[in-house]
Amino acid sequence: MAPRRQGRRSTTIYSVAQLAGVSIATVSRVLQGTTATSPQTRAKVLRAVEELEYVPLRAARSLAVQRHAANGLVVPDLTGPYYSELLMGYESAAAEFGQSVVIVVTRTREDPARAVRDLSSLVDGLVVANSTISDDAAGTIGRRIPVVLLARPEVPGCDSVSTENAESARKLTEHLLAHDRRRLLFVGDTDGSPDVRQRYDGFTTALAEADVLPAGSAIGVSFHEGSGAEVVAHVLASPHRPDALVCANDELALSTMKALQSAGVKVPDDIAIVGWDDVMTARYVSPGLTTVRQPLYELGRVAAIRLHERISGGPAATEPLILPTELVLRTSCGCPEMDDRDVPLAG
Amino acid sequence: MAPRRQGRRSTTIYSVAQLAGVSIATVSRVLQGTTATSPQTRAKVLRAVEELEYVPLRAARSLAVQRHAANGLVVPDLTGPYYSELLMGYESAAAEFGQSVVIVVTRTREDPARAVRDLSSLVDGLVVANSTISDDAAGTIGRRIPVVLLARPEVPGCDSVSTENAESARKLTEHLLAHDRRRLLFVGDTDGSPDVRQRYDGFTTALAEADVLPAGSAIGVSFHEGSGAEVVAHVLASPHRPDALVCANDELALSTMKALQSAGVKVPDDIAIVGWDDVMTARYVSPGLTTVRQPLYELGRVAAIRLHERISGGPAATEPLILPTELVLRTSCGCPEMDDRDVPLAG
DNA sequence: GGCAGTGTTGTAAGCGCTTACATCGAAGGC
DNA sequence: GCCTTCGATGTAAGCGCTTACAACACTGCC
Repeated sequence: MAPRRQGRRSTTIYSVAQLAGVSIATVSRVLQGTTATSPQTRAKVLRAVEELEYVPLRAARSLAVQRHAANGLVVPDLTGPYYSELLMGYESAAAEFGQSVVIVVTRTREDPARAVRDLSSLVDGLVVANSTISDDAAGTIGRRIPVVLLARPEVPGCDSVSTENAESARKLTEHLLAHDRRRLLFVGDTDGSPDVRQRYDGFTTALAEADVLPAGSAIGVSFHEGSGAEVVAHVLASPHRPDALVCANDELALSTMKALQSAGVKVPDDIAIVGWDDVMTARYVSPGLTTVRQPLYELGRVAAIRLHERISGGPAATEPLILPTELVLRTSCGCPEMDDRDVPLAG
Repeated sequence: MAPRRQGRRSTTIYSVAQLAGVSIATVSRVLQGTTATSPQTRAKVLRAVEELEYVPLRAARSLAVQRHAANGLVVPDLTGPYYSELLMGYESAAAEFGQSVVIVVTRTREDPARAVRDLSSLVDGLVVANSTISDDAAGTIGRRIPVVLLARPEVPGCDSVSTENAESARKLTEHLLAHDRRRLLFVGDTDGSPDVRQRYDGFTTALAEADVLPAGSAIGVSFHEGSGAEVVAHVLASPHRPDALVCANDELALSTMKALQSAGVKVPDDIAIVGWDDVMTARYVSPGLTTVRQPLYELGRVAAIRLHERISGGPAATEPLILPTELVLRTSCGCPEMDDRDVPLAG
């Protein structure tokens, strides 16, 4: 029996064993429930655990069993509902598997790749979202532990899950065409994120199929609120003013809509506007914002589940998992006022 | 030298040492930079680290140094901007201290106290928010590791940080009185959360000072969207219809406002409405929602900083730290249309 | 030339747990 | 009554790190 220095951490498995009058192995066994133990022993141990308020040190357990019961989620940001809902779904599923979740937000980091690398030795696997670290960095980590990519292009060796984009963009665009809009413009930075790129592709596909030319090249503004003014300046200066804007997300759509309205432009009469995400504000503004709802909570859950399968030794990625989205038609697209309608889209 | 079983985790400090032709102690030293090492040795080790893509196992380090370089954040929920902003602030500060953050969401747990207890052996300290676990549970954990309470009443042995509530509630109420409102009603569950309680107290204080009676007892609806209809039913059924509603948060205020408007009630002419949080929607609706902005990002940062001080051996709580809030006057209170104005409040 | 001082590296113990293996009674078969 | 079997428990090795301590080679000093 190794001698134990007293004093550092007060209660360890040794103190419990001593108080219960058994060996540490027995304590471990009743706590893990892996091996049968006699009821009397069990009772003694549990009483000691109770009395000492013992909770096993997870680092020690990790070291011994070579597993961490924790996994990581890497996101660029947490502003807006996108990632918070995702995180909630993720956390709920992880909790069901008894996994703790450690989160890293990359936008505020000076060296995201390093942060994720450090994280990787603390967890059994991790989910990395769009716009966080490079494919290379993700791939490197994917060689050591299971990695699930979220809403980003595939990398060999990593699983991936995402929501459907191109198809919903096509439907949305067709919907605007059905409202007799012919001068459509895409608003959003197509280089900034693969999501936006896919939406843009769906947009151009729909236009091409209808033999309509876009009302100009996509406006490459960034995602968030505050870009609206910029968009409006561009739109109003345009010689051939568009009659419909397809915005890469709701924040952008909403701020653009507000700026347009301030400039005296009527939405949707003069210009229709649509977005992505179905944020809370979308149903409170007037006109209500037509948008695409993504199952973010579900996406988080699915990512956690997929990751857990991999951690438990399941086979690597077969196909990327793509969740369906749904159109939410309100009035900013030109539809008449009525209760919210949801049009499910095939995934 | 202990014999090492090959094969589990491929690259450990042993493999690096072997490849570099030095002892593991030396590897550790160059990686930690704690002790001087000769430049040649240093170079050899770093080359080996590079080549093997070695990243030290944190569980092993934790065990050796008795620290985890991780801390926990316990929140009830992540819907709405409140906790996501908080989390961002928290994470950013924690990152600066080189701490990983592990998060647990209690609302979806069957046994929150247990989840937090398990967490407690994985981290150096934790921040626990309102409406998550009991004061008792928090206190128990606070005896083992540093605990910072967030937006909740003090518990002996724990630090606490929060935002100012009663004072802003008073100002907000006085503002409504200044608009000649005399039949004011508080909307929100005063038993559900200490925050709401404090707001209610500020509300009643202001009324008492002005010698005005509330237009009824507080309506105890829950926090989130969807309670609006309930509120409106109550309000319209009231014999003495209120002319101002002070809602416990913006979600509640917004859904109530929308429901009122659908019922043909004019806001703010017939009834003024105010809320708390300054969510995004508050500035997009019409009329714009008058509300109280809380420095959530900052609150998260402060919590992380306070926790870190405690972890690094700083002294325990002296006074709870209370961050100031500010009134954001828009038009739902009866103010005339104009640019957003912010009225700072003393903390 | 011997010796203290200095700077670098190795040795080995220990962090708190799990678990293969050994041990030990008691039970049961003959 | 002896030997096997089996269930419960103890023993000790090991998980991958850090770090006190020892060892060693120089350097420069008297």
